[in-house]
Amino acid sequence: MSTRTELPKTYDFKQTEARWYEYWESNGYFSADASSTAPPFVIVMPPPNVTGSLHMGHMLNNTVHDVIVRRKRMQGYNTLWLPGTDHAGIATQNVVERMLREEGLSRHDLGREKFVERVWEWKREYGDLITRQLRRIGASCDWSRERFTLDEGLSRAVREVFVRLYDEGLIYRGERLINWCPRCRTALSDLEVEHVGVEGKLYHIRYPVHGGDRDSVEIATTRPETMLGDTALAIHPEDERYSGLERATSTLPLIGRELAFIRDEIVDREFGTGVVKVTPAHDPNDFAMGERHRLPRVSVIDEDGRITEQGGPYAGMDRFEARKKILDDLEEEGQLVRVVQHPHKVGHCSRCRTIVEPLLSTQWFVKIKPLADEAILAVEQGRTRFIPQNWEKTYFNWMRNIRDWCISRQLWWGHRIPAWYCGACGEITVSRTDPSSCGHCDSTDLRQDEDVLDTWFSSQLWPFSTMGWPDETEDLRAFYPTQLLITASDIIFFWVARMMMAGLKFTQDVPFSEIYITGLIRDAERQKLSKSKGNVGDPLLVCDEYGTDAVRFTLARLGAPGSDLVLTEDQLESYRAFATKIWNAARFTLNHVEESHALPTEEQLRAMDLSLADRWILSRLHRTVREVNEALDQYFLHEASRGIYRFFWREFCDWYLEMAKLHPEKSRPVLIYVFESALRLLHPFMPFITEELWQRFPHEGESIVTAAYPETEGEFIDETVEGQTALIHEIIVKVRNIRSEMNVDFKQFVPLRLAVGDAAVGSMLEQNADYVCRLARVDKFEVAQALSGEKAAAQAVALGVALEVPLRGVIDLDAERARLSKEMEKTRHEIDGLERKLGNNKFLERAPAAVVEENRHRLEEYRAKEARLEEGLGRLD
RNA sequence: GGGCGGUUAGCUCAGUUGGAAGAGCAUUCGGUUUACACCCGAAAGGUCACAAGUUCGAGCCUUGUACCGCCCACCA
Repeated sequence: MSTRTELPKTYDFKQTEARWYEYWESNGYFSADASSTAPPFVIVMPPPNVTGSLHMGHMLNNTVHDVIVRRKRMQGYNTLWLPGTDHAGIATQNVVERMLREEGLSRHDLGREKFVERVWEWKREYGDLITRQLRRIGASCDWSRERFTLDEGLSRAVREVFVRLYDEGLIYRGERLINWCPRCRTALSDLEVEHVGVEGKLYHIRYPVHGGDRDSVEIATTRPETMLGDTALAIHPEDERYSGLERATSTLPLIGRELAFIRDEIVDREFGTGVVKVTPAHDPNDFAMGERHRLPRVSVIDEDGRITEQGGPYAGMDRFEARKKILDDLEEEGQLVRVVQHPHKVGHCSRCRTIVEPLLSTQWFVKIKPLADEAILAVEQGRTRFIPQNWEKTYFNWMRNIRDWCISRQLWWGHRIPAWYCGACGEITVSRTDPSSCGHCDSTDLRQDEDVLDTWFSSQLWPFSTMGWPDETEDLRAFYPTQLLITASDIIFFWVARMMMAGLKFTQDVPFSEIYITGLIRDAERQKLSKSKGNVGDPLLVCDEYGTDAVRFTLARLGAPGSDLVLTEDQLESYRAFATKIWNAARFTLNHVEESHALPTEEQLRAMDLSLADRWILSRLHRTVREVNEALDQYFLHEASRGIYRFFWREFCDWYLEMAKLHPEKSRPVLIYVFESALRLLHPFMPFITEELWQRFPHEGESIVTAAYPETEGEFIDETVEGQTALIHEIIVKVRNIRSEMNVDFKQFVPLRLAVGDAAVGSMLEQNADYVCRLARVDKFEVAQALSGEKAAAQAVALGVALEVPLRGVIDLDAERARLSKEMEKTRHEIDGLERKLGNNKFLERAPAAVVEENRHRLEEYRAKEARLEEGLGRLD
């Protein structure tokens, strides 16, 4: 009979974590089988940017994924977690351009083709950093199905979608006022503009008036440089202050352009002077007014953020330089009336933080309303459900006020727009494959659109493009639609909403039935993590310090749905300690297990003559299994992990192992069974240590990854056993309490006499006296009928048991008296409250009988306690 | 300007059908007791932001107030 290999004294998580992932992956445990008959459980990973390295937000998100996915896999679902990365147009292009700049080159020096090849090289070299990091944290994805948004298949899906939407008139090309980043030199969607509060100034400028009741009007603007493009002045239709300007005109200072006065509802009479300069080519409001009043649009700022030829003397200047100069010139001409502080919000490029310029530009757009309507309906009908539910309000609010989506980007890295312009007839040909001739006039003089698509245009197709759509592949049939999407709230609009629209449009189905929105990680100062704040940190360094399992457990423990979470070292330390605790408990347990010992079945356990402690821990285990499963069914990872922690440490280690030490050999089957079950229960949260230990326990199967997740019908749950054990624990705690309060030396054994009213309880206690003797260091255990008169501290214990521990050692009588008096005060306060409650007829009439009964019972207990305290106090005199 | 969330023990946070206020860390006291000092045992610590309301009963439901955070929005 060989003994099992002894565990090292301390848990070396680095060694353990390095070992198992490759074993799992190479054995194909994470691969889904499209031909399986088991019910599918499918999640697609939100594809991280190829430029990215793992940050704590990813780690949270992927931990939540992995806990849910691993459990489903263990429950026997045909589980697919599909991973991949996003080409991240602007971000990636920026990275490679920065590298080129260090070589003294720009992308234009290389030319489009060579530049794109350079980006691919970069991607091949560095792009899989994040996928390696995901393996490090244990993410159990199916790498055989890994995808990249620029893969051949996904690119085909992008073209298919573009062509279909174009053919239906849902994609169009037109000149609109768009958000332009002068640094990235590309158009941006509304979502890619971040409005940041700035301490700006409001400049009041005098414009001369001709043919009215006054010589001039005063306008207020935060952007004086745009005045170069003014084509009108606007006043609210009912603003009587300016009724004398009906036929008047104005002259634009510095430039001399004649401006008409227009009347428009959009003008706020309360703001500034009530007169607004109108610059249709550089302001969204003014653009709208320009449309209504057929005003000319004069573009005075170009794609580099410089003043155009239209800007007269300021042509060629940078927009902010021009602002200064214009203010100087106005000042000189005496037209700058005053300047006031004006905090307001300014749009910045979310990629590079440059101030965005609204420009008139010809771009491609998606006519989004018809798609949004379907997506709204689907959530209203509950076909897709948000968790927590209140996120649907955010979704609805955005969807219901949605505006057309500018999808063209002036970049080189991305899906090139499949549109060709004919040199002969000027018409546009949009095509799935590169056309050889114009679709309108057969000319071969074709030039493809230079622009690429917004990155999100391809990621919106992710749930089905990754599975081979538009082909009807085996994977698509087996795994689409998916069950669950897990992501943070910051990409609900960018990604989630658009996947809903695309899924409904192209697959006639919602892409996922549930959307779980995780909280955001914040630092100790409660700030959101962001690169610009420099507080992101590398989670892998944290994993190196505390162990991946501990970090995962911490994230699961803190991440209640809907609440943001703050990671602290304290938390990480405590869950690292949890891993160590498990390791040590295993060391103890395995000391009693030999190679030949088998994992007992539940039938075998039921047939055994088990001790109270054994039956108790089986009951607690099964109760925990039930709680954990109920919690995980609702994605309450915080409750599930708390339950496991409580069970393993507070119940299994603190109580059961100590009780089992009385007869470890006899308890062995239960020890093995409970430990092995607990490992499986914990595995989704702490995959590495659980595999390491599970392999050393008697077990069935190759890996804990594919072992069954614990389930229970509750057959081992035993209220009586739990009640009896609770009483024994309570007695032990009370004796320890008395020993501690009275400074009884730890090594010293004490006699204990219990006064028990109920004979059955008395005999139960006598049968289980060993537990009390061992754990409370009692040498003489006696169950008596009444309290003796000798001088002793009497303590109240629930269930009508009183106990006496004769005093030994030195007692501080005053301290003891103070303690008992305080206890007495609290007790009397409780009694008062309960008496008042039970004296209230309305309470007796309207509260459920069980509640009334419970309160009566409690009152009796408190009265008994009061009597004992009184007696105890009396003895101290 | 709208919307959402938060305010519970010194700190970070749980608390789902309204029915005796919880955890981890920190604190105090005592301990090496045949797995563990990343440990064991015992204890202390709360007008659940404030106000009003509904209810026999409110941390939980309603309304309002204050402060904090996030998101959206065309007040120049």
